Amino acid sequence: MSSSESVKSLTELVQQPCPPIETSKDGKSQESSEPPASESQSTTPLPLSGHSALSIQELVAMSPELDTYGITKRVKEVLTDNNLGQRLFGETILGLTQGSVSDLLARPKPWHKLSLKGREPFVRMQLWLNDPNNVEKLMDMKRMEKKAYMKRRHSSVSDSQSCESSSAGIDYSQGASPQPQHQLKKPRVVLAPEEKEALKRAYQQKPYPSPKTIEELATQLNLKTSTVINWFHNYRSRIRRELFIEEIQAGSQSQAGSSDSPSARSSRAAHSSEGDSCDGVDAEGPPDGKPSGPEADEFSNAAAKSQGGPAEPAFEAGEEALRGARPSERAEPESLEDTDDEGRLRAPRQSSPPAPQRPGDALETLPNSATEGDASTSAASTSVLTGESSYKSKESSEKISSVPSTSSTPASGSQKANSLQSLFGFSEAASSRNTRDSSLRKKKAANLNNIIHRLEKAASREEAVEWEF
DNA sequence: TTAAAGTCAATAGA
DNA sequence: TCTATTGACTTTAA
Repeated sequence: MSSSESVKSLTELVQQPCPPIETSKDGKSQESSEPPASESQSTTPLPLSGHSALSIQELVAMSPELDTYGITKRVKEVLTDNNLGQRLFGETILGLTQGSVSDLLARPKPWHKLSLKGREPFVRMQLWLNDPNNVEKLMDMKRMEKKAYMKRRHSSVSDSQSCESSSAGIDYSQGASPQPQHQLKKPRVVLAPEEKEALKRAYQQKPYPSPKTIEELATQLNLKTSTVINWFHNYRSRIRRELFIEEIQAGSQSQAGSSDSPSARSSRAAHSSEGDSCDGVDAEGPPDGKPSGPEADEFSNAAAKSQGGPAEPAFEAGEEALRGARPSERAEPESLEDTDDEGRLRAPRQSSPPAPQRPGDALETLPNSATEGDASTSAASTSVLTGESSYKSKESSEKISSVPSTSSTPASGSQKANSLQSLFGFSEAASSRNTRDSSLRKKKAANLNNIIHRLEKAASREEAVEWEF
């Protein structure tokens, strides 16, 4: 029975994480393994890596659709409940760094949007969750780490006792920064808020700026072009992720209280707007999409609307975006009309605090006719932004169309998938079935609700539109 | 070749 | 000390 085999391998997998833990225990000297640990971590990330690396990939390939959102939710709960840190969990179980774990837990992508590689951590998490002992093990490990740390501290203290006075600083630096060996490291670029604003504005006008635009932005903001390019890449992908979350949350929440509470809204950053993450957002890029695709248009529309008036002077994307950025440095001296004394452009017309985020906001993008697709730099004809950026439109939903249900998969895999499903599913076959059924049902319900929700939204949007005009 | 996906790792903030 | 954010980089996929 292939299934039993897989059960085995799965079981092994589930247990894998511990051996290493135990091993290190045996090997004792966490200290010795620690310093390296941090280093080796990257090289020998996962406990599973060794021989089972392959099998995890196989598992991933064969695994049925997992509820990434649910998994991360559970993981978060478990970690919190047991006071386990992301770092330990990530490095030990997932083979990822803390930041990645945080990201993953906070913004899981839907299964069907994940590549094989991207699915791996989720499979690991699922496996980890499957065996409650794993939590214990991790806790053990945590204790040991602590112990080791204390030991180390003690020993280092006693060691350096003599030379303490003078070397204190040195010790510290050594201990704290693991081999700064090569100071070659580039300092991390930190974009100033104004720069980010400018970039966001540019993004809103053109999510896929032409090289020329990038160049311009870079010059004007006094950044490297690579930084600008990176920024766009990152921003696009992060926005996309925010959308996924909304999608998920909308789905799951609409199913519960659904309808009336628009609040289903992702509490999350997305809107929070904390600003940042996604201001202009929503530009889900059409996967296939050609640059400057719909999003751009949508943005413009939304933006135009938000301005209250369609027609606003058209600026060159870069330029418009730039107003306000780099006050001192490069800011176009010419048109500072909008800027305040400091040269800052501040969201002009509103003079009010930044982005008073209006949730219900009807800014939804009207799927409009395409604007001139002009692509080229100048494109940006749309007015826009001048700073405001809270079009949290949800058109996301529109693009999302895809949606899970499909995800499931190609034929051949399905059989295996089924058997695996139960494996991933948890202890009891029966329960797993139920779970699965119900989760399927849930999903469908969620989908429906989602659709309803969108329709409602669309409806309200129209109203808004009418009102606006 | 390019964009997306996935990560790392520095750093900010609680 | 831990988590969240984010610029940079690598890998993958189209």
